[in-house]
Amino acid sequence: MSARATKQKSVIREALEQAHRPLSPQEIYSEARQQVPTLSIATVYRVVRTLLSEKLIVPVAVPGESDRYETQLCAAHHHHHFCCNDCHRLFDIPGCGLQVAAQLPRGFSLSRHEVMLYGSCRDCRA
Amino acid sequence: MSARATKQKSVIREALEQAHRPLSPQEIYSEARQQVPTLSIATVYRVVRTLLSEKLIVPVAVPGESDRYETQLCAAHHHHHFCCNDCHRLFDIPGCGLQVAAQLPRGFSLSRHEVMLYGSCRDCRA
DNA sequence: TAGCTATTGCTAATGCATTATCATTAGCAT
DNA sequence: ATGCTAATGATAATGCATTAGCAATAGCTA
Repeated sequence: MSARATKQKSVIREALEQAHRPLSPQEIYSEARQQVPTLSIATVYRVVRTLLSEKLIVPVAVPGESDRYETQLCAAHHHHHFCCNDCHRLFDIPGCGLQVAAQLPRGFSLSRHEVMLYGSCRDCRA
Repeated sequence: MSARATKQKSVIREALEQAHRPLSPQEIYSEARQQVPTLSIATVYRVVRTLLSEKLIVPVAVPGESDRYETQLCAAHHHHHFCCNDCHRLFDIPGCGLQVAAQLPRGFSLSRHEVMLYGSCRDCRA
């Protein structure tokens, strides 16, 4: 009944906390496996599901790709993301340059918004 | 070699042109089948692929859902989209309220951006 | 109108991310 | 240290959108 503390869980959480950007299951897998080489991708999905239900992480949806995940701490501040066209990594962009309210059609109500910037990250532009 | 004019193609094109919003393959299917009841979903995918390669339509990616398609004419004017939380239909939002340039990290270059608004459309709010 | 073949409808096959299964491993309470 | 059982690793199974294969249909040219 009680949850057990395992190396796998802690390594996955650390990967998410230290990335400072949203990670895909595969990215978490690659990162965490450096600490626990026997780690299975299934465990990544399991732990991610648990962390989601505990609201410790938040999903970041990307069109055409797997969801990414970032810590609740990160998500607490409204911000948006940059997706590199080459390496497909996501990066946090602080703040929000969106003038909302704008041209919403009559009768529509707004609950939230997402902004995705696309381009080349520093590493890929080099 | 030469392309043939068929009822299926014209009905699919009409659906896309008259929708005034991006349609998913399923939406195209439902709409076009009202004119050609024997229409197959496979034909929808085939015609969409052709229209894409002819640059007559443009894909609109939505996180976690099938791509939508809108006419090149629509896409010619920079705009964004509203996705209804309930019926999941996409709507065009004219213009762009984004102050770009903002806080792009040093060394990153921007090629484009997407804004997705979420909420309830007029029909679903009623 | 006849014939060639592009196109269609039907449906099985693919691709791929995520999930379930199950035998084995390893926390942790006693 | 022991025993119970949560958690893991490996991999098969799922779900689902999209694509391929193929026989039948129907544009279009002559």
